[in-house]
Amino acid sequence: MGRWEPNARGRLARAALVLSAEKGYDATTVAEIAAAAGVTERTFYRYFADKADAIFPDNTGLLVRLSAVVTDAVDAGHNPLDAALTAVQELAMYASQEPERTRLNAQVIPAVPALAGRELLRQRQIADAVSQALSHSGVPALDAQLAAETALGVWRVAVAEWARDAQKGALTDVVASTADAARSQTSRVRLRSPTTSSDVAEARPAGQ
Amino acid sequence: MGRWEPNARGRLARAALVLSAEKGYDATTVAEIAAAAGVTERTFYRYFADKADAIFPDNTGLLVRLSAVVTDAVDAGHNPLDAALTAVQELAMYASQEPERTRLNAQVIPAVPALAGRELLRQRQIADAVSQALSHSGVPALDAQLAAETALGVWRVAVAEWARDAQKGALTDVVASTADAARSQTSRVRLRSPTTSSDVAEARPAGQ
DNA sequence: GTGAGTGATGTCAGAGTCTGACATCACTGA
DNA sequence: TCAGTGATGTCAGACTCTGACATCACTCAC
Repeated sequence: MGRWEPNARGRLARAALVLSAEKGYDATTVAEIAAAAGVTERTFYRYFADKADAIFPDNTGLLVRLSAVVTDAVDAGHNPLDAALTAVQELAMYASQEPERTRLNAQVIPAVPALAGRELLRQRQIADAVSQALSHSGVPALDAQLAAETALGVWRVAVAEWARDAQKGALTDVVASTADAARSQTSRVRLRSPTTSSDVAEARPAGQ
Repeated sequence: MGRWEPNARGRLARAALVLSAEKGYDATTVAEIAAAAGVTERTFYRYFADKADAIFPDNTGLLVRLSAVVTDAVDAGHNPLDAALTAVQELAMYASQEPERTRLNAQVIPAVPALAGRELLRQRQIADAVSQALSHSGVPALDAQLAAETALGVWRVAVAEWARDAQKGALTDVVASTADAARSQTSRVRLRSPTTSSDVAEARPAGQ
């Protein structure tokens, strides 16, 4: 064993989230978080750029993973929306690895504008990654953006529902059923395959 | 004339934006902004909740106006996307009333994550307002969301392009041509009217 | 006209965020 | 054994934001 307890970063992140859930993010000081983790305030800032940083999960590798999942889905013949939705399922699996943390995140973040804004920034990174992965797989840029935005909408709705109602079951299940609902609704207004109708004469093959 | 120069709020907002554009938002202190406006730091916080607040335009009335515009467009027979795009045009007209301010905003905000997050929060409010206006006009919820998100995407692209290239002309024109591009692209993948194709048998009438 | 509000601003103190500079000290490897 | 190394502590200070109280031109009864 070293000179200090290991995993100071993990203890700080956990303390930040638990204290923020208990008494509110704004009412929780960095000094308190540091004390709860058994370090000084200065050490907190060696692990996190700012207070908000301790609330958000580390995204290292996530975007790369999502891109890979989307690319695989397109290669497997899925249409853009379905491919984008596989990324959301992957996101759900990531979150499910730490359900308690995800639950606290969903409780703390929407209540604080500064954190909500940061979450939107994170979601935008995800949407951009998914959109670019689709584009690189041959999906036209606008279709790619639309699919990514739609998939992200599914994510927002699913997480909100899951966080609101503990009875809903696993996050991955809520995401799956939300995705199904989105698919069945968009299928009514979006083409799935080329037809002979003059209205859709320019439509491209779905798998392209 | 009163005891103090009138329009302290306006002077503060302008000083905040100009100084942030000159030397960077983070490097600009509230004390400097206040001094440039001829008031004290304390007075700054009587007009703005925080430093970032001075950078963003006042949205009072905007959301109401956008909702009205969207409702009118639907009543006039436009499809959901076109109706949502009228809101974006309205947004462009609002911004065009203060082109210099809009230009500085587009320069300062994306460069600072905290401001970018806040801008996304503002855009989400706009998207929600547009989406709800569409819903209240009879557009199915998911279609309404899709139209609102798409329209907002047009806004983001148009503003970025306008800010990047001063040659592009008026913001309203850039928005108009971007909207046209979006329309022509989405028309290829989205139904505009019912057909007899079995693929679209469930499609609802466009004006509903 | 005069005195009691009123409202925008100033002054002051202090908590909290974040950063730079330097000190400490268990551990590691030559 | 002794000079790094690296994670942490200590200290000072700039900056953000807030509460409490003071100031003072202006206004409105009386």
